Amino acid sequence: MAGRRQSDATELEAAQPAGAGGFSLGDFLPYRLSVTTNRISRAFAERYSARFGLSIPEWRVLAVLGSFAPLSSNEICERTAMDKAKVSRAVALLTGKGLVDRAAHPEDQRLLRLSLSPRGRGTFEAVVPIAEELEAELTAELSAEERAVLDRCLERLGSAVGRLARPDER
Amino acid sequence: MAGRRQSDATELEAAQPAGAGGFSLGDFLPYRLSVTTNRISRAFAERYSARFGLSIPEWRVLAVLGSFAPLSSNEICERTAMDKAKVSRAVALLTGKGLVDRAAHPEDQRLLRLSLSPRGRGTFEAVVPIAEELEAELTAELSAEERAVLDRCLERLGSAVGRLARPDER
DNA sequence: TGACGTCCGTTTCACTTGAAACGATATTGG
DNA sequence: CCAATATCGTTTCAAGTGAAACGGACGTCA
Repeated sequence: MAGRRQSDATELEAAQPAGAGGFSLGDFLPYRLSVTTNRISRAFAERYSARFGLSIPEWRVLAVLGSFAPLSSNEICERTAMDKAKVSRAVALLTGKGLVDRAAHPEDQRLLRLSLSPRGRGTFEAVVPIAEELEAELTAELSAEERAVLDRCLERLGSAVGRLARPDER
Repeated sequence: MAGRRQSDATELEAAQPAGAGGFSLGDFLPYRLSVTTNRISRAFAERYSARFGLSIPEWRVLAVLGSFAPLSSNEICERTAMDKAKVSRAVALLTGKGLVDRAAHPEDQRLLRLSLSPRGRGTFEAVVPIAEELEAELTAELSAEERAVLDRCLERLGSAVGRLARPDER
């Protein structure tokens, strides 16, 4: 697919006149990232959502609690990059299913003290290998060096976009 | 922010017990892609949405029509990786704003023949430099080789996830 | 102490989303 | 030719989303 622009001007494809130069949505990095990422998220969700009854936000909360419990809702927001409303709803669902325990912080009644229940830990430990297998399949055709470059690129893209949002950052 | 895991085990951070091994959501590729991509999409939308009154789906339709008009709704679906309902709504908004012309296909009345109006082309050509500037800023700290590796990785990730969805692909 | 401002998590509200139902057109097969 | 099926784009519907309003808990400062 793809195909460089203006190379094969078939019947239906009217080549762009000018002005817009050679812009091609298919080569535009934000677009490529978005399409690939959404397809990956859907593919991963297919593997665990039906089997474990988890949405993507629920899995993310489960994942951070699996590694860093106990956490408050706010700490989950920071670690998952989800907004607080989303976290609140995911936590409510998970506690309703008995996968997450919630208690009040002993020293600050505003804070929740969230952690995995035994069943929640069991679910977490069941999903982790699925996640790792998916990642392995996705990156099977990437060399170790390519994978390292990819990680570095993502990190730099992340810091670059952070700078765009807050131009007066240090 | 960020901060490597387990390096600064401050008061609150209880290290994970075991079982789940060293799984860390922050290192999980689908998660990293998702967070970075969403931040980039939002940053880009900030630059054109207020100024031109375009949502992300509208911009995408405009972009493919800018390069490949005339297209049917279905062809826009394929080129933008959006589902047909989303495309339908974006097209309706764009025609309502006078940025897109719609006509019936002369040989198949089911198909639309969508193209940019003169105003639509003007908007497209005004947004393209913004898109290119954003991409340049994002990739400013990436070497040409890193950018090439990134593109290759995205392509391979895309084909890998396609294989996951349809394991009997060729 | 008490009034004010802040922080935390929940809830409300308007909007967006994708799946499915739908009407309209085109194609296929009897 | 007509019936059955498929395709295209729209609309409906239930679920999910972020922004903002909200109430409760905490900190501050007079």
